[in-house]
Amino acid sequence: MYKHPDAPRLLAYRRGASGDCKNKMEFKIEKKLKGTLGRAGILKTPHGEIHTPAFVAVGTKATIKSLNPEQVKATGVEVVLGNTYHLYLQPGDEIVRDGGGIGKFMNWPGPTMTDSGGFQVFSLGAAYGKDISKITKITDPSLLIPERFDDSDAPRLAKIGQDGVSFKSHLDGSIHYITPEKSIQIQHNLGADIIFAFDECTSPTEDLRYQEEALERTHRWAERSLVEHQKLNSEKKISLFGIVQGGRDERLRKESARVISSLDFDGFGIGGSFAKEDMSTAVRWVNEILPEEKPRHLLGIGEPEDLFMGVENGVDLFDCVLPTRLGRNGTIYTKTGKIIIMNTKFRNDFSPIEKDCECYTCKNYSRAYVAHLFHGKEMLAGTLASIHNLYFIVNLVKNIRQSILDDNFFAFKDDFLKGYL
RNA sequence: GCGUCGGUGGUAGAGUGGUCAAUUACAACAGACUGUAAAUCUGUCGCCUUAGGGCUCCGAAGGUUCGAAUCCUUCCCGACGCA
Repeated sequence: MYKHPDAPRLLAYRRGASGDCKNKMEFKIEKKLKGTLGRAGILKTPHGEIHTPAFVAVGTKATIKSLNPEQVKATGVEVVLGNTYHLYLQPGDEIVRDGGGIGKFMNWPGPTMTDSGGFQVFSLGAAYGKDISKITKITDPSLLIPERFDDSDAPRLAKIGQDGVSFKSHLDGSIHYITPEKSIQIQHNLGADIIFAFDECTSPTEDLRYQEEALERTHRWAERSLVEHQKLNSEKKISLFGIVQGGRDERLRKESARVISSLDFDGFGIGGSFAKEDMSTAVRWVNEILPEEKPRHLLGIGEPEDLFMGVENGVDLFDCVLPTRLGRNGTIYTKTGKIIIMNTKFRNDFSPIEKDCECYTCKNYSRAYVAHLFHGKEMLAGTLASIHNLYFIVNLVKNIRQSILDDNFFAFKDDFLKGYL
């Protein structure tokens, strides 16, 4: 059984034990989805309400790529997520702070979040240069053998050190050491409404022993993140979410959920790189343990089928780069599945991307036109596709939310997924 | 009419006796993408194929050579120069 090395001290941070820990953020559950962990609610932040379940638009560098805030707003997005690592490197968190914080700086008046840089420990570290990402298709059984293949010499831009991570900037090669404290300091400078603890997102190819070691580290970092946050958060405007890890192992996942929920976080992130088939079980294990009254964010997930799965298993917030990345790369969501708009058949297809879609792109342009923009490498191509994709996903989550309120979730889910695949 | 240079796969453009079905780029075609090293990346790209190979090919036709996109001859076409 995993025993947290600092277990006695953690009591001090238990909810209630630390005195009047009044946060500006408030979470209210409006309705539960019977027989499941799912719920619909409202998350109040200093910059407005988020109706959950909600999809968070990813704006890593304080911009939703190719869209201005008015366009983002028009897709129905309520909250935007920036990134600690990227904004620290460029333009620098102090610039963002001096610019009035991430929201003001980027002219986004609504709620904001920042990720801690924990994902970059993974994407620039163990996953660097490999065919591993947030969702990994494990087809090669050798990747599943319970031995950590020693690739410590493999090139990577992030290396885990004693009490933090050294990053080699992908921009100029300079070395930066990020500790949990540093991540929180940066995030306080960035000034989002909701920030995340610094964690280590592990690769599913790591063996159990390593997962255990990494999990201990993530838990230590969680506590240090929380301590630093409480030190800096005198105005109590900023909410901190702790992150549950634990890979694909049930015991570790549950342990992590217990340890992280014992700390006085305002909400929780569920992190990790998954094999797709492991995701729903991992989410359920965790959300059965996390306190019901606090919001849960499934980090980096966002395909339609994943959203249904997440909601059903108690997730309140999702973020994902897919709508904008796929959009920029020419893949567009429709109710009958994704289409690659550059395919020959769309060159003379003058119908909208989706007939009954209310997004700006569908109301004004044809598939042929969008295809033309992509073939011509026009900037507007990525913009129009991103608008539609964001609208599609945000709207899907809104409809899922409404279906909970209407006691119609399962019918809606079956209906949608039947047409989608 | 004479002279010079040149004609290579959808396009541009390498290659100047064998390792060339022919570098490369673009176009085309298909695919991938899940807390953004991403307006990125991968594969295919003469024809046929039981994927081992087989066939045709570098303006055209002949020729030299064991072997030609590469050398020679003639012709056709283009650009420029001189008439």
